[in-house]
Amino acid sequence: MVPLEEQLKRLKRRAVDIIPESDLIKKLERALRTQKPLRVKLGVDPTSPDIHIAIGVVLQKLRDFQDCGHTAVLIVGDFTARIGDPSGRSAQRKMLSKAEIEENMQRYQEQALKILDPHRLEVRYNSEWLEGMSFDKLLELASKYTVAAMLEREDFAKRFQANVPISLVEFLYPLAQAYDSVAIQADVELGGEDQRFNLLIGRAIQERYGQEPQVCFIAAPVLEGIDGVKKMSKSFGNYVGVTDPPNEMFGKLMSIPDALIERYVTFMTDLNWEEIKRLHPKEQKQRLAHAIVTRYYDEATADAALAEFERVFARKERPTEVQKIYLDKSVLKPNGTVWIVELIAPLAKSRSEAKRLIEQGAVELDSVKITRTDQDVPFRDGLLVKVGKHTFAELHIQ
RNA sequence: GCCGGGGUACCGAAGCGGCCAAACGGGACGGACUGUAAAUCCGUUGGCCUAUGCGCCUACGGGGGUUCAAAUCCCUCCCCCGGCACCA
Repeated sequence: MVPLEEQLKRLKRRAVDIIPESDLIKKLERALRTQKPLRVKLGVDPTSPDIHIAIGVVLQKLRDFQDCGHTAVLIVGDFTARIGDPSGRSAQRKMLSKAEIEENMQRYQEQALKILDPHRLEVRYNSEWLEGMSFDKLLELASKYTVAAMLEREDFAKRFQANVPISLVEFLYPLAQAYDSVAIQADVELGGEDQRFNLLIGRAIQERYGQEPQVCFIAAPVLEGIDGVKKMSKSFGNYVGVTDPPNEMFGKLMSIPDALIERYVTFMTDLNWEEIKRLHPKEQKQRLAHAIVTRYYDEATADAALAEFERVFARKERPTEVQKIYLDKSVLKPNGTVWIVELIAPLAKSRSEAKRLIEQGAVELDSVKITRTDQDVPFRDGLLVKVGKHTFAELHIQ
């Protein structure tokens, strides 16, 4: 195990809040003394198997704990995911079957292992202890917390005041999460800023079950998505996935609003903001994008992504690799032409959409802008189509 | 359970018998400008049809009805909100 000073330095780096820090130090000291690693819990949601780079920040912190010699305990909230949430607040949590959860977690783990160390890792499903919980046990759990305390959560308080429904399940949900901490005897629980309330409940509940309360470790703020407005989330479509292909990852990061650069640089990279901030914003983003691609792939890949970006968007050249689209041979006319709309339709949501895109000047065929829909164009194998700024495709007939 | 208000497109919200694929705002998308930034400006925003046509189909919570014609009127069911009642 790593010496205390070093552990602290590493763990506190970029941490948003540690509640309370003195407990963390105490626990770390004891771990060193007894050579018993701390159990560091992180709850994961099996409804979304895709990890984005904001969650990556939290996983990174979990990795720090592992590197200090502690045990990471991933709690898969499979039980809660199967129940669903009737009041369906922000993103309606849809109910999942056992098989779906299993599959999602398979994918999740693959991605998480891009960050975590498989050796100091324990994965547990909370159905293990929640599924068989009897009603009297549930009542016991419920008796350990009060409505008043629940209403301290801002979101609940607001909704309560505004008469927006709050399902009882929403009260039970944090209790279930808290009970997870009891079940696995967590020493530390990690989470983003949005989890602060839940982590604190875990701490309180453990104490009421006669356990030493966990340290609540806020590892990341709520990071905005690439739109710079809403929090990063798959359901808002404003995320960068840790498995996004390098070029896409790079491109997405280049399109973030300037106001976001500092936060991303600070929380997602080891770059020195004081240095970076002197550069031109475009340069700043390039550094950021390069650093993040390097983290999830490697430096050579990041170099290539940078070069490709310059090539396609700065110099407006054709990308080195383009998706291939195969058209049915029935669209090809005897004279070797294809109606333009047939050509674009596979790249649009609908044929009407394809037509609109053409009329709006979003379409280029072999770098020639097309704006009329009532025309047939000569087809050649490998014809290059560009739709909007981002989408390229090479067309073939099948 | 009773009384009242409400359920319209991705979201918010108009419309309250025909001119409604549905005003307006937001979002999203496309274009111009740029640094694939922001701001701004312009345009698009159900689907289908070789396709700009007073074309066809689907759509205003579900179902049924009145009418030449319904998002708009009537019946019924479901859901949400508020008030009252109930309170083991």
